[in-house]
Amino acid sequence: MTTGQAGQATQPYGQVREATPAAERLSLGVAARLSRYLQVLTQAKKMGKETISSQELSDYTHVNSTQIRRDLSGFGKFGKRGVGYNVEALVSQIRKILRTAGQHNIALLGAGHLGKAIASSDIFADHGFRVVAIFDVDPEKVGSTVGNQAVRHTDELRQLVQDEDIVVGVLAVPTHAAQGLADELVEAGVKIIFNYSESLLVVPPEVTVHTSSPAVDLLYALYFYLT
Amino acid sequence: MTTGQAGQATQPYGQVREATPAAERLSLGVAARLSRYLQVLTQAKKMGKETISSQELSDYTHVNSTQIRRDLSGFGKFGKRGVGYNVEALVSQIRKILRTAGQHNIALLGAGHLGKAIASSDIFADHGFRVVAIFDVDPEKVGSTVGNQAVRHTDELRQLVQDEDIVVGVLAVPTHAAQGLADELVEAGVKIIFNYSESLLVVPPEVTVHTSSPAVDLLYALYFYLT
DNA sequence: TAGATTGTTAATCGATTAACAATC
DNA sequence: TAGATTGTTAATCGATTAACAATC
Repeated sequence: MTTGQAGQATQPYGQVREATPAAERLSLGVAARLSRYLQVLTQAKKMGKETISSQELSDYTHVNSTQIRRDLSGFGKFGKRGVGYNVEALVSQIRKILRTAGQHNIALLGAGHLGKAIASSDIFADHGFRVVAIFDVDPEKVGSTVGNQAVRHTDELRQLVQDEDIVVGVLAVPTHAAQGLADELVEAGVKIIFNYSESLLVVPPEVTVHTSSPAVDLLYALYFYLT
Repeated sequence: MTTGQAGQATQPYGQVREATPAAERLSLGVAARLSRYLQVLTQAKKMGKETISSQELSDYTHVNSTQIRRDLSGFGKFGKRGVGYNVEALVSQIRKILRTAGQHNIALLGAGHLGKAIASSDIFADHGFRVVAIFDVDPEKVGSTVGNQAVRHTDELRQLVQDEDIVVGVLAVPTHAAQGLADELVEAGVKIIFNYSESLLVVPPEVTVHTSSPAVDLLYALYFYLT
């Protein structure tokens, strides 16, 4: 038995374009790998693990263990030879490196099945993202409670983005509605859009879109199974 | 206005480990990029687009246009100089290259909000994946209808996997239940597990796990916004 | 013909990894 | 001390991209 957290290295697709490559900025690859270590470390911490070796991290991420040590040693000597890395300490180190140590507020658009699933999961909460507002256009849904939030009409979007300092908008809406709501998010001042629809969104260059594509990931996995 | 389908190149994390690197096998990077082109092309086709240039594909994928042409020209001369690529023809060419031209049956575990969202979306259907069975352990959910399928008890898993030739299992269940169900999927003979929980699954080496990690993707996107 | 876009080359740059001394 | 695992070097390999002739 090995861990099957399949996955060879390098950065995810459909993420982020490097706009101003500053000297101190992490390369796309390093930032992607660090994020991924964080995911495993967060879960390992939940499971009560105190220490983890680069080899264990490699088993879960399928990033070469040498590369993991190399990535980390660029920022300090976080490990203990013969022992490994302290899980909790490494989590906060990586959060610091990624400058995402704080809380970030997100707006959720769409109170359907997917929206409810996101609101009730702690998949975002675990990484410091808080859903501070849920929106829908359906009058039947507006006013109902999802998670422990009242669903609001999208008319209130702009106000909430300002008041709550929302930087991220999550689109959990049907494909045909996605572009219109993306436009509203952009107008409201949101800088990162997480797109769960299939729509190919068009946004201004200063806004980043990440499109979730489970089927594409599956196609990719399937290729390596079939060959 | 440019398309904000943010995203620099290379292969996704947490996907597939290269077990038997055969000569004819695509490299991880190429397979990942081809999958990604397919996503954009599929959507472009839906929108009625007949032709697409490498530059347009680049706008949506943020893969360099030279690299796109290079990736494609490795398999044939699919484009027309001065015109671009025929969308429909390119879709079938890439499907052929990825050997995922056929239909593939998947089993969905979990009939909660996420399960319902997946069952009712065509995000998988668009790429040739068909949800042929939905399972849950909750007696209240077993027997109810989701999408247009009856929800079955997981006791029937092994039988269905055999009868329906199911290769992929999608875990849309709470984190604490994920490992147990992953074990059942493995025993039933499923080869690819798509994990929507946060659990770090342990599976035999011949099974591939893809863990969905939207929060990690967000952290990564946020880094480039913050810096 | 003129403009656009492919297919391909050649050069560069960065990622990857084996190996091993340092040290817990 | 003995075993384990880090931190780091040095060499390799593959990805990336600018440039441009070919050609639709």
